[in-house]
Amino acid sequence: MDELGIKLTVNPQLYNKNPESSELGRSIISTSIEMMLELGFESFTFKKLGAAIGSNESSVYRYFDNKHNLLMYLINWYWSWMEYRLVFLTNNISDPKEKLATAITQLVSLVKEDNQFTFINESKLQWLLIAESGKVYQINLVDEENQQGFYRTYKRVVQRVSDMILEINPNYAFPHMLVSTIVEGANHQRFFSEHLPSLTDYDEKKDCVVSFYTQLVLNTLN
Amino acid sequence: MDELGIKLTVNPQLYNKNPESSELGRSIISTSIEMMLELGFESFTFKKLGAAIGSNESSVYRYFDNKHNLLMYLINWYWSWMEYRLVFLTNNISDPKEKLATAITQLVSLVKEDNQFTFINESKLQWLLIAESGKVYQINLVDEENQQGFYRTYKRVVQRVSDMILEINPNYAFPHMLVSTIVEGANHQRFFSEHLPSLTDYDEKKDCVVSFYTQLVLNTLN
DNA sequence: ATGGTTTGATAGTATTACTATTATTTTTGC
DNA sequence: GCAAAAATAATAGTAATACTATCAAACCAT
Repeated sequence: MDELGIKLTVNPQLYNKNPESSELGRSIISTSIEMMLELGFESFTFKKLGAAIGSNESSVYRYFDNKHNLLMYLINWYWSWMEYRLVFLTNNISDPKEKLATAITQLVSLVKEDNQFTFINESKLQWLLIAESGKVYQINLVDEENQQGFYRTYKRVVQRVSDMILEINPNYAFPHMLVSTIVEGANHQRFFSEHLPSLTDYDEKKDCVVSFYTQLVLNTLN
Repeated sequence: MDELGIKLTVNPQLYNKNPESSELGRSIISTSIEMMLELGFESFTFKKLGAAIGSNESSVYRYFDNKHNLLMYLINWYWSWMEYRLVFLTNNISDPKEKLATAITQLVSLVKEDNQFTFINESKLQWLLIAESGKVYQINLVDEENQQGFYRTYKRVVQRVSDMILEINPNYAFPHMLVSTIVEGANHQRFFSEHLPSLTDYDEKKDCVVSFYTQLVLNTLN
């Protein structure tokens, strides 16, 4: 979104020093995405990251208190980015059904293109979300982190799509359930397809995730 | 299920010594469920568990190689138990739609009663599943553990319900996606309802999870 | 009682997730 | 171009964790 001069903001409580403000910070971000993907969150450490970017453990700590906050930063960035896209792409659609369908497509599609304009590779970041997003809320500190607003962007995205559902059917009682079900569901399907294929029917050659979840929502609302 | 003299079996590769075979083993199981729930998986350690059961870290290690395998054992036990219930409760239902509805109800309902006949509290175990199940597959060893058959019971449950869907609509292309979506979805809703309520519409007073997911499936199949 | 098995207690190791301190480099203001 | 300030690098150290290994004690079965 840099091409529009728009900066995505992430909750500043998540970092000590804004990683976007320096070359080192940006390499922390982009390299950590790759390393977390490659090693998995558990085996990823600040020491390894420091070595990988030709820097130092202690320097990474100056940006983030711990690797959990770094992951949380990345996931928050993703949802900010997604929110921006959602708003931008549905803004001028007047037909409520078309608007909703567009939003769902955005939510559950694979991000294909690399955005040339940011130092973050959104496609890789989406795969990180698919593989590790559970770790941002399946923790015993959820309630504290929720109070600090760490889930606000995700909630806002769910709220926006729920509002689109209510535009179509104002009496529908479970819009948030429906939206969170398809968002989490789509990520699970992509994970299963790679690692536990018998839990899905999804075949990479023919990406049925979008049509499956779009149909699920439309059938449910009718 | 002990009242029928049936023993649920869990993949023996998950333990070194069968915890069902001794008093110590059984207290490892029942106390670990409570402690993992209370502390969260990350803060739970074998040292704490040993102390809590009046035993010792090293004794726990004689049953399980590590806490991950212990969690995996518990989750496997849950799915074995669920599979048994599914088969038992749908066995004599001839109407395919009623059979499917019964299965879905079992899958997504809250386990209320404590089964007096086992040393495992199924209701607490379900809450453990709700809070921590992501940690059994969102790991970098998924593929190896999958090869070892650690996800087999879960997959079998999904397969059974998928088969019921195909009985109703043999041409339906995405039964596994549908089933895994509602199973994971239901767990998420219960988690969100406790910790991130704006991601759901579910209110504990009136448990709409069962009807929501039943409707979702039935609407999708028609 | 004896031998075998299970459990308990203790000690030790490598790794992780930090904190603290100091040295070095880079940036910036003038 | 230079001094002050800021950022980064290097090193050391701590507490906790996730184990492994060893040996002693208890218990059980014939």
